[in-house]
Amino acid sequence: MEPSTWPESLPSNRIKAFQELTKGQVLTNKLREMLDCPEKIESDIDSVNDVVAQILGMFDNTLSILSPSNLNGIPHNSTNDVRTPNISDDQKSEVSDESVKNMIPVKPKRGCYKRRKIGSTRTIFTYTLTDDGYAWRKYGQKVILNSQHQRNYFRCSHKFEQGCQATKQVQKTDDEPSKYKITYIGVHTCNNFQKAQIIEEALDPMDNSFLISFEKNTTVKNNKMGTCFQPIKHTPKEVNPSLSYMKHEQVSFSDHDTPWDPIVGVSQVPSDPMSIISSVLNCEDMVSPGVLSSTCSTHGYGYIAKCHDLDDFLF
DNA sequence: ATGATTTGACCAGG
DNA sequence: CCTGGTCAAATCAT
Repeated sequence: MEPSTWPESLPSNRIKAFQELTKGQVLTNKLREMLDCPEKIESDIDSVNDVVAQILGMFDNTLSILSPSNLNGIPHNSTNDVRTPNISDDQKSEVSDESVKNMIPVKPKRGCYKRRKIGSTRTIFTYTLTDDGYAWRKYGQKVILNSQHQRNYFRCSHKFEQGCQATKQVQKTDDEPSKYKITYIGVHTCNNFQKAQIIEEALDPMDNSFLISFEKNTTVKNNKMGTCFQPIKHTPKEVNPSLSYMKHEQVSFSDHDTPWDPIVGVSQVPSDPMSIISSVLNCEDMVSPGVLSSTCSTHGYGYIAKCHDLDDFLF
């Protein structure tokens, strides 16, 4: 279906759009199969909702990729728009006038970027931090007004190489210091999607340990705690909050656009993290070597350590 | 040497 | 003007 090699002349955004649509086609077929079995829908409505969410996410991604602001072949990236080649709106006008003459690259002012419009967001409350299957990289942390704890900002590690827009925010809750609020913003357009999806699909889809709501700003409580992974340490003195499996407690969506993220489908996590990871690693045709090497080398699933208080490591 | 994290600076939006 | 989100140089870890 998908060409093994793309014509070099084909813009990268068209390739990405094609990949998204291909993904959507698979998902739609999956949905159709589900709809053929009404009894299964009743017993496993979460899976159906999840597939719908992923399809909507596909549309979201495709529209983003093909948006007018992204017709130059560069994946839509409101922040990258000014970072590569690092020219702000003001500077762009200058470039069109004077800088074009001498072609001297204009060094952008620090912190110069376009704030993204909040797209699809999803909030999870958890007592432990999880590996959601994606490689995250911390890019900032801030003290938040009226909050006792700092908020930590993570972006997808493939932001620049693949233009992935996904970010997440991790913050301890004030009411319960051991509880974390994790907000996922945007959807992954990187290849790591597949790895996360594998992780998701490796989990028991019949378990309803956490429910998904597509309504605006709804929070639903899960029925029971799933078995949890302990966080995986990155280094002896710190833990990467993006890595490690957890027991989910609550999940909520804000459906500005499309609520979707592979982790949504995770209902129960096996007690052995390496089993999932190894199963993921075995799917060579599903996960690109680059993604794997990035994920593994970056975070090193080397050993597991307990982490009940993130402040011990990070904040 | 390379990649990840920290942290102060900067900017957009309310 | 204030706050939150992001950038990027400096620093740290491997």
